[in-house]
Amino acid sequence: MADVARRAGVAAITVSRALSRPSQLSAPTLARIQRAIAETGYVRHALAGSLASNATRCIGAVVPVLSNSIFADTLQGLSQVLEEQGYRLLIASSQYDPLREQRIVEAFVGQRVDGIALTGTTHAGNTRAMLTRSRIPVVQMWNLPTQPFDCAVGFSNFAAARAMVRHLCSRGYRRIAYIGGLTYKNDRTQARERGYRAALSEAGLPVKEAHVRRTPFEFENGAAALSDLLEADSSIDAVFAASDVLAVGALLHCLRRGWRVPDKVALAGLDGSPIGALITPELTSIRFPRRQIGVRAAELLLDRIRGRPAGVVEDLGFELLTGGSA
Amino acid sequence: MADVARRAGVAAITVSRALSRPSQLSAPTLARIQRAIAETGYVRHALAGSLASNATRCIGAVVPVLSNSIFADTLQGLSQVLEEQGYRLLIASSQYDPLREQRIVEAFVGQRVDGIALTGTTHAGNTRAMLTRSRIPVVQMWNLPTQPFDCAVGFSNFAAARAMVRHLCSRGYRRIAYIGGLTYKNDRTQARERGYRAALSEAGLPVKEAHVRRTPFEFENGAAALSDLLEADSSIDAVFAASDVLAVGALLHCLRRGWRVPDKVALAGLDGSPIGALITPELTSIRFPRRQIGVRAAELLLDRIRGRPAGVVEDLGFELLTGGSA
DNA sequence: TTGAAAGCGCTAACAG
DNA sequence: CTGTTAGCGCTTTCAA
Repeated sequence: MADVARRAGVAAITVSRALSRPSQLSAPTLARIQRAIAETGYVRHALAGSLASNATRCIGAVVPVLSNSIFADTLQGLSQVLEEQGYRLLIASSQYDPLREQRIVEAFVGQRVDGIALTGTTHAGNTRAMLTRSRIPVVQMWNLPTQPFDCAVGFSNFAAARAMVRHLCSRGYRRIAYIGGLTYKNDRTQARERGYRAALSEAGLPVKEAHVRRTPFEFENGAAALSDLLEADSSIDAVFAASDVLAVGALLHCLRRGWRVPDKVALAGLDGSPIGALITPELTSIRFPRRQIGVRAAELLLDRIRGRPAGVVEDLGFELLTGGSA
Repeated sequence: MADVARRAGVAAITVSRALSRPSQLSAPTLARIQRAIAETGYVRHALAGSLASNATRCIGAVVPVLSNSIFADTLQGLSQVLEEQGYRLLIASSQYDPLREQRIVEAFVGQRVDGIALTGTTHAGNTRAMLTRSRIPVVQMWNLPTQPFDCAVGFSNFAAARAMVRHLCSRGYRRIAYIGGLTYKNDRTQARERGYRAALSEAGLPVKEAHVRRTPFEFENGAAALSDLLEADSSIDAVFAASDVLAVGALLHCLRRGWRVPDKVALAGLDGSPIGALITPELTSIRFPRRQIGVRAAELLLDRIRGRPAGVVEDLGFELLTGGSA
């Protein structure tokens, strides 16, 4: 920066201003500085700037995985709003491991990001304390916490799963099995499983543990779980998969076996993935505003950074997609 | 840090050492400092540390998009190796836009990351100059550059596409159409399209421009493009899609219409996506070591950071997956 | 094994 | 509109 300043015949602080508030400078000064920057290929040292100004203009986001594209839309929404406001998004994945998440959060705090977006509401023991102490604004996404760290935006995974199982009941299905994710520290899949159980109970149907399968979110696991379920109990007339990845895997398995869906077994998912709409029969599923969750999360964080109080919890709702699969 | 030092009755520099090289300290001193850290909830200011030490232990990675899971495995490989070596991965997406990529690279340079991983070999005009001047090690992934910035790891997208089209020819298909991505500044899809054209020419078959479709990588676009192609020319007997996303979309379209694959039309993709193996008929595709690209990219960067010279270009190859779709 | 002094490259605050 | 001064919080270097 000193080098650029010398070339342009100004003080370093003027170069700093040319970069951060160019409108404050006279046109000729600005032009001289910009030429000097171009000539030298100078790139501002963002770390030193952040240290001096005590603001990084970075937001950190943690998602469980990158391989499941359902989080990509949320990140895209986050990214776009933040970018428009001059913020950068740092993305990291926790692999569904709260301790990894905590280490990521610690790194974000160490980097002094201006805000943090987390997925879900279950976190390791020290994460909350660390975040509270850091006074960094936090938004929790994708599920509605009863005790938010700060603010939150998402939808009720419980209500969504319950609505889907109620829908299956209303269609006359009575022996409804369940394929979900591993519940270990995953509040979204936990809530969905609770929704399944609640809907069955409300309909006066028994919840059989043999009708419940838990497996990581991969297409092939959905196929295997369905195969398992039907082998164990061929009277099952419908399967609710708590994620479209599992539901699509199950549906493809049926097609491969030549089983007619929903005649052999009805299938329903939850996520509203694009591929569900292309399969024949179309997958009955639940759509929620994946991208909008990111957009609102960004806006809530920016509000907090600009001084609004904490405590907002936004429910963006969901919508049933009726396909031919159920 | 001064606060922690005071509590532990040591100088700040000793706290710094407790964090970076604990083995250098006596056990009691270290214990006192660690207690003080726990009591205060101190989190080291990484920015200030990086400014002083002139090393961030961060690596930046740019992928085109997060929504296509094919890049997730590469990022996973990168992340794992880097994490083991005490480095953090910063992820950003360019949306297939070289100018966005350049802004991201500039931000990475500004953050003084210790290394940068880029996807592909086509970049905006100033990107190369900026990277060269910054002297930051760079690895290009997923395609093999003729003039690498620094080092590279991937496979020949040209050879892979050519191998697939040759395979289709060897199966007796003669009117082979093509569905690929938008070639605008995407070297992978460009190379794949060139591979398609080369294989046809080598087989003595004409390349008809009406048999070439380009569209963004979304399932539904694969479906629409196939529909278009067959409507325009029902004599097409095979379609090579340069990406499994497009191929799966096309295949699902056929199934929806009740068209038998490969009787009505043979289909082949490229990427080796897991879902291709679950669809009936299984998708003929090409697999390459997506995760290993990330692993090697990380290793090459670490080598460079530790002083090895530039210039390595690694070809990790690919493998044909023969499915029932062709 | 521990500490004192200096400074990384930038920006806030104040001044002119 | 532009400049001077004084740090931001840490680590390097040198010393004890």
